[in-house]
Amino acid sequence: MEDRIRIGDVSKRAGVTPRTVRYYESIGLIPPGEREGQGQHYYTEETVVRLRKITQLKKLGLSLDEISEVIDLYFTDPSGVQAKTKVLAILRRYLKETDEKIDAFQQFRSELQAHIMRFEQWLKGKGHH
Amino acid sequence: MEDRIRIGDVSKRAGVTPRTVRYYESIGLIPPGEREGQGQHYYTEETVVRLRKITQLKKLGLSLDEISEVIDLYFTDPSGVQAKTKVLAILRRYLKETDEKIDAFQQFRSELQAHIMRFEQWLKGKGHH
DNA sequence: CCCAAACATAACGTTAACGTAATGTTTATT
DNA sequence: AATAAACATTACGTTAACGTTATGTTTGGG
Repeated sequence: MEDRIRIGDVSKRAGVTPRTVRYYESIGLIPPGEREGQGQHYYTEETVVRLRKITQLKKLGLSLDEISEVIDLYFTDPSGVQAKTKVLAILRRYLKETDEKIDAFQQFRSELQAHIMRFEQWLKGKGHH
Repeated sequence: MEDRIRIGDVSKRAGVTPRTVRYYESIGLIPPGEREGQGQHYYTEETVVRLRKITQLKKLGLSLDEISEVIDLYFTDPSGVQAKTKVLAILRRYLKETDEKIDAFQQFRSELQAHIMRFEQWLKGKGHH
């Protein structure tokens, strides 16, 4: 494990573009890649995992802002009672929102189902003469 | 029921801005409000319902493009076997995507739960001396 | 040491979904 | 008829999350 992954590989392995990596780094969503003076940036295995986690959360519809609120949970523990209590509040809020979203989606799902069945019924009627 | 609702009321009752109504009308997401020559636009009861439905679908993360693919289902039936079969395909695709999203959200939910419990546990340990 | 491939930086471009003036016209009320 | 409130139209502005040149620098293999 060389653990000195360059941006080309890190982005390829995470399924994003180099531009995305730089962008995330610029907004502090991923830790800055180390470098020697003026040279290139070197990332680690953890960066890859972190990037994958980010894309996964994005698929849930979380914005990068929202992601930056929780992403650290997956990699580091906030220290101190203070921080943990604060994070806990955020988590509970997300849990609530997530539950609501799941409900909404299930509602939507059953509407879809109803429409689909209606159409199938209609087409079946047309089918056999 | 006057059924000649002006943009101010229609937007207020649907919980959106007049700008949004005009925008949706401009992209054909809602039917154009009738008008006498050069006058104002008059909308109907159905416009209100339609707008509410749109905002509801938006909360599910559907884009306006995606919404325009399915919105008509709620108000008119596509006529002809041809059209119905096509719409049915779209619906099935959405059903699949919706199921995947629900799964992803439930996954996310359980991750949240796990984190929350871990934090609560930690804080409880700190609690009683 | 040389050179192509990969990288760095800066800056302008892009899409979605409206927001926000600015200005002129309708409509309803007095 | 006057006037204020609501409406219409045009056009420029905004945010998020990058894409896309353009140009110059680093790096690794021969």
